[in-house]
Amino acid sequence: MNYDFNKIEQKWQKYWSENQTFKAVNNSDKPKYYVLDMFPYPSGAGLHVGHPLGYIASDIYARYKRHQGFNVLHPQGYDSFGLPAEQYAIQTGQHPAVTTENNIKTYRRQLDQIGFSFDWSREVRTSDSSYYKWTQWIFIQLFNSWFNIATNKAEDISVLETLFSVEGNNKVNAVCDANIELFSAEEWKSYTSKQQQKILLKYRLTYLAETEVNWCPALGTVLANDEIVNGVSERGGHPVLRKKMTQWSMRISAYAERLLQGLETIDWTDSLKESQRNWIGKSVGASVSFKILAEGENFEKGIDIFTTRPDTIFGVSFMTLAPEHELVSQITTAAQKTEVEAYVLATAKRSERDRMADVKTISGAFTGAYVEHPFTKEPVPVWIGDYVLAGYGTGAVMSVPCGDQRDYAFAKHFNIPIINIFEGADISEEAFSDKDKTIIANSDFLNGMNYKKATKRAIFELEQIGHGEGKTNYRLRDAVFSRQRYWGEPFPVYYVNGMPQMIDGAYLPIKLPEVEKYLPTETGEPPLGNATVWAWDTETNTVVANSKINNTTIHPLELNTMPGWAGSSFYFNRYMDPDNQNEIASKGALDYWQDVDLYIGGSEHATGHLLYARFWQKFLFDKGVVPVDEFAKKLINQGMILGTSAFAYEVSSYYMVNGEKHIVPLSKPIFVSKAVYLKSSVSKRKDIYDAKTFEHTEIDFQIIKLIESNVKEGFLNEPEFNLNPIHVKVEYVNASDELDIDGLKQDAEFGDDYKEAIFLGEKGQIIISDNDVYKVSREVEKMSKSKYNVVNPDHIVSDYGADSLRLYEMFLGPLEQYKPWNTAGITGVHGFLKKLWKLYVDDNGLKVTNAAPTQDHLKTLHKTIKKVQEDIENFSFNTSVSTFMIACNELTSQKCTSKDVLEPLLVLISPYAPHIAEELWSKLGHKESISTVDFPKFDGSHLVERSKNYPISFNGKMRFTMELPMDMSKDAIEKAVMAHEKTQEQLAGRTPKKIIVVPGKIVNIVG
RNA sequence: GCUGAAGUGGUGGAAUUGGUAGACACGUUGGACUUAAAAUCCAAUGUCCAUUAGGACGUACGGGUUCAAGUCCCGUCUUCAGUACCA
Repeated sequence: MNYDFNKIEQKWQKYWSENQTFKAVNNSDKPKYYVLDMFPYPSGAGLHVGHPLGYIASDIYARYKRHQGFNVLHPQGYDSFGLPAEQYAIQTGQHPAVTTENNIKTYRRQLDQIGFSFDWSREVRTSDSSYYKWTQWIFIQLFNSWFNIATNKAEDISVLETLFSVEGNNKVNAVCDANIELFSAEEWKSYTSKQQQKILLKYRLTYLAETEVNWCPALGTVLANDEIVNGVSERGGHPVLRKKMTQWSMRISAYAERLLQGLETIDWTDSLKESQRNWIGKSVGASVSFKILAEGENFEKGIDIFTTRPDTIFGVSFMTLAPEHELVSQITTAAQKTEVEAYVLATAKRSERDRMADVKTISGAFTGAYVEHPFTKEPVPVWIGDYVLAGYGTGAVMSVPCGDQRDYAFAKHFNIPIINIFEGADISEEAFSDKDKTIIANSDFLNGMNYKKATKRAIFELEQIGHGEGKTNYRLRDAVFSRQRYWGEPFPVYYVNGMPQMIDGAYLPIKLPEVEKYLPTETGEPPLGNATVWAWDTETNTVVANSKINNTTIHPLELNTMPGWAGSSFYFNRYMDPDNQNEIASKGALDYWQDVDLYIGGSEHATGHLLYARFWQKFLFDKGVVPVDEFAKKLINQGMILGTSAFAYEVSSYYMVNGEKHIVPLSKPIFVSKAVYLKSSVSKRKDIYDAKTFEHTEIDFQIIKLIESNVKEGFLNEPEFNLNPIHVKVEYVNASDELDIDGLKQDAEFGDDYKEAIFLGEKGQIIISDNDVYKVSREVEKMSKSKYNVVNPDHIVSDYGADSLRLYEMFLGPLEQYKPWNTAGITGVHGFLKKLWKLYVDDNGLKVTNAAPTQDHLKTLHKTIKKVQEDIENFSFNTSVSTFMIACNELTSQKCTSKDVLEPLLVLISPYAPHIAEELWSKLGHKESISTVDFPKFDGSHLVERSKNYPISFNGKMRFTMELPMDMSKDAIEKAVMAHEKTQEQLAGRTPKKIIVVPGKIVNIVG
């Protein structure tokens, strides 16, 4: 009986599905365990071998926990709203829902054949209206909430309204828009409804605001900061501009401190936590107000700045504003007007990208205005400079050139005096910014103090004179929540007199309307502007035709849709009770499952999904919807699986005339093998122009000859050549890097021109039939279609089976690490499975017996139990695969047939290779699935050794080993070792200075 | 620049608290079986020297601590990832 993996795997996948083996129940006496994968966006390309890595790891863990007696929730779904389906719709007219459905089918088929233990009865799709009903519901809750700093949580907006009507907004301590006017209770009551709504909007956790956004004209949409990489869109690499638009925003900044503090309570990787800390960007310091000294004009307010170094306030020799700062035009003097305006214009013209790229150039302009130093009362000149960013802090800084390198460089460049306020610091070459070594001097009441003391004192003094206060600043900006896209969640929002109104939750979901075109409208409105049935009837509470809009009972609906991260910010809660019509999930389900115990996914979501999801979770916690304020206790980032690209070297021929290159067209393409390339002078030169400086090698002349006999048209000059590496499909390359030339030539994608191509093999011969081999060179790169290094798991599963794929993905290396895929290596784990099969089954059928296990058998088994259990708990899956191999090799050579050993071994292996485990388990006579059988208990008594093979070292170098009893005393060991003839040989008559004996470990003889 | 991770054979990678470096696998070489191939099995495989016995050198580089260092300490270099005029 052979190991027929295809048959076995299909059989068990069918069994699991029919018997709902992995269906989780919402109430159980067992303890709960929630294992979650980041759900995939179902792209048209399907899965490649890199995608399942994390799913395999989480599946092993979920299966392990079932063996441990846990009630395991291990769901899967699809993040199915998104740009690619919409782009495809724009190009083909195909409805994104149709494309998405097809892609999901492919994903499901591919996932199913790998044998995951997902509970598919709980599948969610973010693009289903039954799901996005709850995305819309959460949006409404955010709209109806404000953040009370006093209680440090979100509260209902009605609380705020009551406060306003009782005491105005003077005492309210809320996170809100800047520049809010103060009003009294009487004033509040006198406002019109519209005025009140406008004010409340400044407090709500989701709000409409005119914001400067990242507008991508090519995609016709706004992008979030984390959707922009190096100044261009992450998707497609299109340019991005700054543009002002009215957009929905999420007041995530309200949660900055809690998002930061929460990191302390969760077991996520340090690098990921560090990314989030950087993103939140907390800095502690002070805000200082400088009085404007203007001739004639009277400025009520001063210029506010934020600084982390209030201790250096006596070192201020100028102030710098961002060119975009609102006061620039007001304070600039007539004399400086031309210069300042020119500078402001020049900066505005430069894109964000230019400004970022060009950090070295110092530029700026003097406004002619002065502010007054709060303590010395000296005038301080006000400059503008593009090194100050409008978007951070207040867009203004107090410049302390002696303590900040940028201020220093600016001061040097414009000849502004530099005051030294540090004791013993040399500032002749650069600023002194070492906080810890700071002793303040030349600074009135701060003299002699260190950084900490001086900071505290400076803030105290500023507060005394009403010129500032201690302040904490965060880099985290509010998140823009509107997208000008079709394929996303519609807002449950309509507009009355331009003011947004929420649709009552009872009428959700508001379904995405049909449109003719998925592009923005001609007037520049988002795609939903194309919908003809997209108005809200407040009497029937239904969506009706736009033509009925009367602005009394029927109003226009919001045309934007929500961003990609909306649907993924709470899905982990929805899995707990996915079919609930009345709530995100029932209280019972939420109380039972609580949170995710283990979350596995890519690190690319560090500052996107993982931050927003934490934000929504905290908000839902504040509203009493969910029982915990962090959604995932532990998170692991799986590393990426890279492709091993293969290259063939194509000959490109040319000749030089007067330093100019002329291409020589060839009648047939010529490729040379890796060895030929290495023997050629081409591999040693840097560019084509130094060809002459290298002697032609023997192989070079051979290639030139070949070129000459394959030239399309005659030419006179001597041909020179280059060897260009060309990607070839990895499926035509075997484990020894040999290229299947016939296969490649017949490949449709390779092109007709290449059917006649000449291949020069390793020995430098033209390859005819099998007289020589052609080797490619290899390089590790990201998997991508264009590099022909993508490996489809379908092929692996059909050639080697799902169990081999699962084992091999784990065997490649540590889960978190980036590592290259090389299909050739899979024969190792596949061979192991065959060998394992043979341990149980031979030509006559099952060979397992009831024979009592020997001491050796038990030792192997228990050593394996111990190691595998430790490995799974440490997520070190690669080493447990090795452990299985060792166990299998040992038991094979021990000729073990004992059921008492082979049965528990199957349970150990079943999380990794569930199909073969189920098959052998049933062959052993079991009627039930192996998936919930108890994990074998480790018994250390089988591992107790009676003797130890001691390594005997001389001066730290191991020379020989000696078998000695474990219970031998130190002295006895020393005696035994000294008596050994090899010891005397090593010592050659010398007397050892010292003998180190570590019982059970090592003996080291010094001297 | 800052933050985080990492650097071990031809390759992927092992190596609990410092205690026999290179487990396991790929690849390579040789052999068995076969008409042949595949599959399977056996042996060798860090580098160098040596016929053997054996020896020298080896975990990015330079130092140090220790009886003993891939592991601990100091310094340097390189790679990858994130982030960046953040005041």
